[in-house]
Amino acid sequence: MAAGGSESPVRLAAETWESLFRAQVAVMRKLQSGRAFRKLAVNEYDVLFTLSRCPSGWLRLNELNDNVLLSQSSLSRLVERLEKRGLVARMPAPDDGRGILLKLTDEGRELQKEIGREHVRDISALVGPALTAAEQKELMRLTDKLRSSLGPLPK
Amino acid sequence: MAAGGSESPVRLAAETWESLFRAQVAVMRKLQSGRAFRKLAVNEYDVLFTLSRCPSGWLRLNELNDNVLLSQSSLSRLVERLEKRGLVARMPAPDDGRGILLKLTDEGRELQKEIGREHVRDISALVGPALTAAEQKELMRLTDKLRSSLGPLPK
DNA sequence: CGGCGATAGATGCAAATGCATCTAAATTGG
DNA sequence: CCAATTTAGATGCATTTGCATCTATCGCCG
Repeated sequence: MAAGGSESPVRLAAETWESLFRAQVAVMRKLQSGRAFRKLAVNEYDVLFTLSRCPSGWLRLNELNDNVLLSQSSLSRLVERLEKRGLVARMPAPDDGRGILLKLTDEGRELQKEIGREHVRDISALVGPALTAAEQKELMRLTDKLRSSLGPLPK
Repeated sequence: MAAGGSESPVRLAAETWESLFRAQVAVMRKLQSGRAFRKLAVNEYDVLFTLSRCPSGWLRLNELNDNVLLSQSSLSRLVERLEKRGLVARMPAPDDGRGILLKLTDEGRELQKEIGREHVRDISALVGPALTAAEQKELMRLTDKLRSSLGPLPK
């Protein structure tokens, strides 16, 4: 019940989130304006990136949706656009008649790598000078921990 | 050139950002689906929130734009909507004929508080169990440091 | 098996967003 | 002091997004 200096847990959590959120906004601002994203929007690149990390090469649409801050319908149409541009290919899921599997085309993989290289350079130029290697590792640890503690995503 | 275990600074920065970004997406997903944002979109609330923190009560539109991940034109229209709903009031900047000053109306302040209370509860329920108080403080320190190291925002 | 709620995705439609551009006011440079 | 450039914000228009809904398939339970 001490007055000075002590902060309520609720307030601490809120301020922590606020800080995380603003940092994300500020970094994203810079990244978006970089030349890496002249050919593709960030969300579109993110889909290609996620697909490029997928071990099997194929990924379900709904799993993809967990990574992206987009509604299901928006992702559906985003993927439609990517397919129209020849960057991804779709295939009905063999074991589930409702599902759709996605993978990169060769062209999609090429573009992902091209943008990715530049993107990584931009990130490094922003984050590298801001935090020491130890701080970056700690930040990664904390954000990983936060994310993994959240449980399954809503809906 | 050692192979095992050592990671390049570039890669570390990229993975750190990736982790921060995904955590933000995951938390934001949960928050968006909460009942706090039935009356107002997150970006709209964010504007009310920022205005509520503003010491003078008045804030320039372009300053507001730095906080939000929105283009200038989108923010312009977002504010237009908020004004139409009676949540904010506009006034030409006295010292700069181009500028617009914004402040909350009483109704806007009321709504911000109402949503804010719920929002803070949601945040606390997500972040509180995930990280210790010390970890939250460290996360806040690191994200603050990151943001403040970025320099002025583009455009 | 057969019906029934749940889940995956697609689609119509209204709303929000971004890009390019425009206007007006401030700043700069001669 | 005036012309040229820059900056703040608004607006036309095409694209993107989300909500609600629809269809089809899956999984469950009688």
